[in-house]
Amino acid sequence: MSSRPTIHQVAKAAGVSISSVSRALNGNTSNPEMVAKVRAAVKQVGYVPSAVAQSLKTQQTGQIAFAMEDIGNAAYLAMVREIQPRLREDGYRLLLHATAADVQDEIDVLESLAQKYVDGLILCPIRVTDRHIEALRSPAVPVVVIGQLPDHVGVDNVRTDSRQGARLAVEHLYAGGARRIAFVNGPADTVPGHARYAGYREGLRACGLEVDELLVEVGDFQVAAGQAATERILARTDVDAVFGANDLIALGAMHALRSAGRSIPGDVQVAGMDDTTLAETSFPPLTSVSLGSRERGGIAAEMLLARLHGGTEPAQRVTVPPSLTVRQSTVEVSE
Amino acid sequence: MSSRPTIHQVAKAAGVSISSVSRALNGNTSNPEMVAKVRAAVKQVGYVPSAVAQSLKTQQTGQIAFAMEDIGNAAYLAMVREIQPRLREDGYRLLLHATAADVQDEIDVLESLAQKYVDGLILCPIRVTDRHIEALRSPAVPVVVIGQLPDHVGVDNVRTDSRQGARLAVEHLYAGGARRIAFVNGPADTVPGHARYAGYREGLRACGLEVDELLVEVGDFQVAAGQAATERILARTDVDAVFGANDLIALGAMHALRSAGRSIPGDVQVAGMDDTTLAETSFPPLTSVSLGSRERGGIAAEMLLARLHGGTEPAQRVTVPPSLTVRQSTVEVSE
DNA sequence: TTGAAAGCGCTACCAA
DNA sequence: TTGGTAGCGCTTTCAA
Repeated sequence: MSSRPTIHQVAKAAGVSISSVSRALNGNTSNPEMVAKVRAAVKQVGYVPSAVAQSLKTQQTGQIAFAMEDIGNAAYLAMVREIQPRLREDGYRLLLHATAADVQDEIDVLESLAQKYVDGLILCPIRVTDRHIEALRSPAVPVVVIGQLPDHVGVDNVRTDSRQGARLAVEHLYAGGARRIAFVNGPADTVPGHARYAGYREGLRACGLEVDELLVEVGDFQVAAGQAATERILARTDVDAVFGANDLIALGAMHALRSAGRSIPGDVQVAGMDDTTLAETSFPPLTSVSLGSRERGGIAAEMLLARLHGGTEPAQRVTVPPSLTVRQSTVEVSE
Repeated sequence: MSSRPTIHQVAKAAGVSISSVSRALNGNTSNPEMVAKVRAAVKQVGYVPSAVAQSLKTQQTGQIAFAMEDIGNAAYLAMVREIQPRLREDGYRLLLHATAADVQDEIDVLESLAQKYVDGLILCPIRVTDRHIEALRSPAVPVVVIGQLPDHVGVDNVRTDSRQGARLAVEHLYAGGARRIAFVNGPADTVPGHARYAGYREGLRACGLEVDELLVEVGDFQVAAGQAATERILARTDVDAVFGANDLIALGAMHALRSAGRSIPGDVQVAGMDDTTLAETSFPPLTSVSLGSRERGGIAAEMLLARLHGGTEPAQRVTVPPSLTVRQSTVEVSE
């Protein structure tokens, strides 16, 4: 692992100064002979510029960080797949931080920004605490937050409205003929759990239905919990639709219903949320509320890039509306 | 975005030299008063060391790159989820490269290593060409390759044996009573497609069965293709088991079988490959051959870390054997 | 133990 | 147009 050639060896090989080498390589010269000479020398000695030295001088790293809870989560995965190519187009490398839903980790990421190892950050906080807000007050580099942020925080922010999304799902199930619409939620003390439950109730109300607590169960956001919760509901009351707070839960509900001999959507309609690939590949394919993860990722990337390109307008706030992807697990009623 | 304080402001605030600040911060001093003074000054001016400047001086970036085709692929996802926390333990940040299965991109990644923006690389090549081998001859930083590598290439390498894995699946289906075992493959001209088909035939032979081309179909590695291919097979011949070349294909096969009114595993057993979360969450849960993606990721991380910690032994080569995860989509026979 | 100073490899200013 | 040179912010050697 011998040390790589530096700009000095190139200069010596070309018989010119290091300034000329730098200029030739960065296109800041108009002498084609010089360029040719330098290029030849570069090839000869096998020179590749040091990214670190360039960064120290230019104060730019060409790197952007994306911090989220867990890349295994389908929503974040969708974002990364959108963000990475977009950043790459502009010559940025992507750095991944998995915070494992640890608030301290998120704060650490925010504070480590002062080390200047990246030019910007896209952050998906699991929760927004006072410490987040404090750390976001004057970040060392531009930051874009994906998720809900209090209005007074002056940081670019792209969000969605899962409450509204849950309402969409309920209204769709109602339109398909359902009257006893069960809801299987994740933990109620999480931001998404809270919002989705609120949307569920709001949807019922909008359809003129009462909230019946017999129809509501809570687990975590996984398949097994969705299945178990649905079984509990089936054991105590009648149901003609199940709305799962995410696709995993809805998938579990389908398993429970199938085991109980109910046909989908004939006997019971099922809808989920997040519109992951799981929804496409399940049997039957699952109707799901899309929260626009891909789109939010793309928008966040654009916002950050705009800042890095010198954008100086006040903090932006974009909301991606939820939308319903209807598949065979529910009944579609044409108008 | 005012410029951050440097070590000089700390030195001035503490009334000492920058060398003393550096020493105090890096634990290279034995004067507790000095440490206290410096710490106070650091806090006072809000100093955070520049990662870039440190890198230039120490010739280490604290970053490691992971390059694969597409993070959306469940196998690579599993690897990242294993690699990232492990690297983090040792203080390394993870950089993600998605090459979109473009050979030129992979070569670019390899060559860009000379820019020294990372301390090491874990590479999952989609195919190994002469250009790869050339680029791997003397990489600027340590590299670990996940995948098949010719023996003469002196690079740390962790691999699996999907041929052997396919054979495992076939033998398991046979043991469960299957005699007409269909195989739905992905493209035969890919490395995995080729190996899995070879393993399928080998498994049949080991069980004393003939290869019947009526039982073999090809599509791509997706659910829809698996479903369509299975329908084609069902239309022309009898089947009592379907082995899908990956979990997506197997899932598609289950859809086709269910639509045709066949019970799983009563009428037809189904097995897949890769043992992704899809296999756990399908209905019924899918028996699948694990190619040890998580484990391979973990081993690759350990290998790289060993190099970075100064390991200088000759190139290692580790093979993770495939294993079968039996779930409800097949019949288990106890001995 | 402390401080001065020499770089790490590059870019960009300033003179020539 | 070219070359010398001053840093970018840090670590580490060398004297004091």
